[in-house]
Amino acid sequence: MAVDKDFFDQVYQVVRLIPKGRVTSYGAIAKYLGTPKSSRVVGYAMNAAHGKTPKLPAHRVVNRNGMLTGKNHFETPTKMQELLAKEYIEVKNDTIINFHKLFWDPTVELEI
DNA sequence: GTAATGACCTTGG
DNA sequence: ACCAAGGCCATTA
Repeated sequence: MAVDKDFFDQVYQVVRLIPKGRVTSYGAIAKYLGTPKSSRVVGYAMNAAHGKTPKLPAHRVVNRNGMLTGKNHFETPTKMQELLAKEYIEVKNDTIINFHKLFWDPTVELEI
Protein backbone atom coordinates (compact mmCIF):
# COMPACT_ATOMS: atom_id res chain seq x y z
CA MET A 1 0.00 0.00 0.00
CA ALA A 2 2.89 2.31 0.68
CA VAL A 3 3.78 2.06 -2.99
CA ASP A 4 0.38 3.29 -4.10
CA LYS A 5 0.53 6.08 -1.59
CA ASP A 6 3.96 6.93 -2.95
CA PHE A 7 2.47 7.98 -6.24
CA PHE A 8 0.33 10.56 -4.52
CA ASP A 9 3.22 11.64 -2.35
CA GLN A 10 5.40 12.04 -5.42
CA VAL A 11 2.82 14.29 -6.99
CA TYR A 12 2.61 16.38 -3.85
CA GLN A 13 6.37 16.73 -3.72
CA VAL A 14 6.63 17.86 -7.32
CA VAL A 15 3.78 20.32 -6.92
CA ARG A 16 5.42 21.77 -3.84
CA LEU A 17 8.67 22.12 -5.76
CA ILE A 18 7.02 24.32 -8.35
CA PRO A 19 8.70 27.73 -8.12
CA LYS A 20 6.57 30.76 -7.43
CA GLY A 21 5.29 32.37 -10.58
CA ARG A 22 5.65 29.14 -12.54
CA VAL A 23 3.11 26.58 -13.69
CA THR A 24 3.14 23.02 -14.92
CA SER A 25 0.80 20.45 -16.38
CA TYR A 26 -0.53 17.16 -15.09
CA GLY A 27 1.07 15.28 -17.97
CA ALA A 28 4.47 16.77 -17.13
CA ILE A 29 4.23 15.58 -13.55
CA ALA A 30 3.00 12.18 -14.65
CA LYS A 31 5.84 11.96 -17.11
CA TYR A 32 8.32 12.94 -14.43
CA LEU A 33 7.00 10.12 -12.27
CA GLY A 34 7.48 7.76 -15.21
CA THR A 35 3.80 7.31 -16.07
CA PRO A 36 2.90 9.76 -18.87
CA LYS A 37 -0.38 7.93 -19.30
CA SER A 38 -1.39 8.50 -15.71
CA SER A 39 -1.99 12.18 -16.25
CA ARG A 40 -5.54 11.70 -15.03
CA VAL A 41 -4.33 10.09 -11.85
CA VAL A 42 -2.22 13.17 -11.15
CA GLY A 43 -5.36 15.25 -11.19
CA TYR A 44 -7.01 12.70 -8.98
CA ALA A 45 -4.16 13.00 -6.51
CA MET A 46 -4.80 16.73 -6.44
CA ASN A 47 -8.40 16.06 -5.57
CA ALA A 48 -7.26 13.98 -2.62
CA ALA A 49 -4.69 16.63 -1.75
CA HIS A 50 -7.37 19.27 -1.62
CA GLY A 51 -7.79 20.46 1.94
CA LYS A 52 -4.53 18.85 2.93
CA THR A 53 -1.81 20.50 4.96
CA PRO A 54 0.10 22.38 3.95
CA LYS A 55 -2.11 23.50 1.12
CA LEU A 56 -0.64 22.45 -2.18
CA PRO A 57 -0.20 25.06 -4.91
CA ALA A 58 -2.68 23.23 -7.09
CA HIS A 59 -3.37 26.54 -8.78
CA ARG A 60 0.06 26.19 -10.34
CA VAL A 61 -0.99 22.95 -11.98
CA VAL A 62 -3.08 23.16 -15.10
CA ASN A 63 -3.78 21.03 -18.13
CA ARG A 64 -1.75 20.93 -21.32
CA ASN A 65 -3.75 23.83 -22.73
CA GLY A 66 -2.91 25.99 -19.73
CA MET A 67 -6.61 26.12 -18.92
CA LEU A 68 -7.77 26.12 -15.30
CA THR A 69 -9.78 22.95 -15.60
CA GLY A 70 -9.75 22.22 -11.89
CA LYS A 71 -10.80 25.65 -10.75
CA ASN A 72 -14.21 24.20 -10.03
CA HIS A 73 -12.66 21.90 -7.46
CA PHE A 74 -11.17 24.73 -5.43
CA GLU A 75 -12.76 26.31 -2.42
CA THR A 76 -14.16 28.84 -4.82
CA PRO A 77 -14.09 28.83 -8.63
CA THR A 78 -12.31 32.17 -8.51
CA LYS A 79 -9.80 31.17 -5.83
CA MET A 80 -7.50 29.59 -8.37
CA GLN A 81 -7.44 32.65 -10.55
CA GLU A 82 -6.89 34.83 -7.51
CA LEU A 83 -3.93 32.76 -6.39
CA LEU A 84 -2.46 32.86 -9.88
CA ALA A 85 -2.92 36.60 -9.97
CA LYS A 86 -0.93 36.84 -6.75
CA GLU A 87 1.81 34.93 -8.50
CA TYR A 88 1.93 37.63 -11.15
CA ILE A 89 0.47 35.12 -13.59
CA GLU A 90 -1.95 36.57 -16.09
CA VAL A 91 -5.12 34.56 -16.49
CA LYS A 92 -7.58 35.33 -19.22
CA ASN A 93 -10.79 33.40 -19.71
CA ASP A 94 -9.61 30.69 -17.30
CA THR A 95 -6.47 30.31 -19.38
CA ILE A 96 -2.91 31.21 -18.44
CA ILE A 97 -1.23 33.68 -20.71
CA ASN A 98 2.37 33.03 -21.73
CA PHE A 99 1.78 29.50 -20.53
CA HIS A 100 4.69 28.14 -22.54
CA LYS A 101 6.81 30.87 -20.99
CA LEU A 102 5.77 30.15 -17.42
CA PHE A 103 5.75 26.43 -18.01
CA TRP A 104 7.92 24.65 -15.48
CA ASP A 105 8.94 21.19 -16.62
CA PRO A 106 10.09 18.96 -13.72
CA THR A 107 11.73 16.54 -16.13
CA VAL A 108 13.91 19.40 -17.34
CA GLU A 109 14.31 21.51 -14.21
CA LEU A 110 14.66 18.60 -11.82
CA GLU A 111 16.15 16.44 -14.57
CA ILE A 112 15.27 13.38 -12.54
C1' DG B 1 -15.88 -8.24 -8.59
C1' DT B 2 -17.82 -5.29 -12.18
C1' DA B 3 -19.09 -0.77 -13.80
C1' DA B 4 -18.75 4.15 -13.96
C1' DT B 5 -16.30 8.50 -13.19
C1' DG B 6 -12.53 12.01 -13.57
C1' DA B 7 -8.35 18.67 -11.85
C1' DC B 8 -5.93 14.49 -18.88
C1' DC B 9 -3.44 13.38 -23.25
C1' DT B 10 -3.01 11.48 -27.92
C1' DT B 11 -4.56 10.35 -32.26
C1' DG B 12 -7.98 10.04 -36.14
C1' DG B 13 -11.40 12.23 -39.57
C1' DA C 1 -6.53 23.90 -39.21
C1' DC C 2 -10.70 22.29 -36.51
C1' DC C 3 -13.78 18.75 -34.33
C1' DA C 4 -14.52 14.21 -32.41
C1' DA C 5 -13.50 9.86 -30.21
C1' DG C 6 -10.59 6.63 -27.68
C1' DG C 7 -7.22 5.24 -24.26
C1' DC C 8 -4.71 4.85 -19.93
C1' DC C 9 -4.43 4.80 -14.77
C1' DA C 10 -6.37 4.91 -10.19
C1' DT C 11 -10.40 5.62 -7.06
C1' DT C 12 -15.19 5.16 -5.72
C1' DA C 13 -19.99 3.32 -5.90
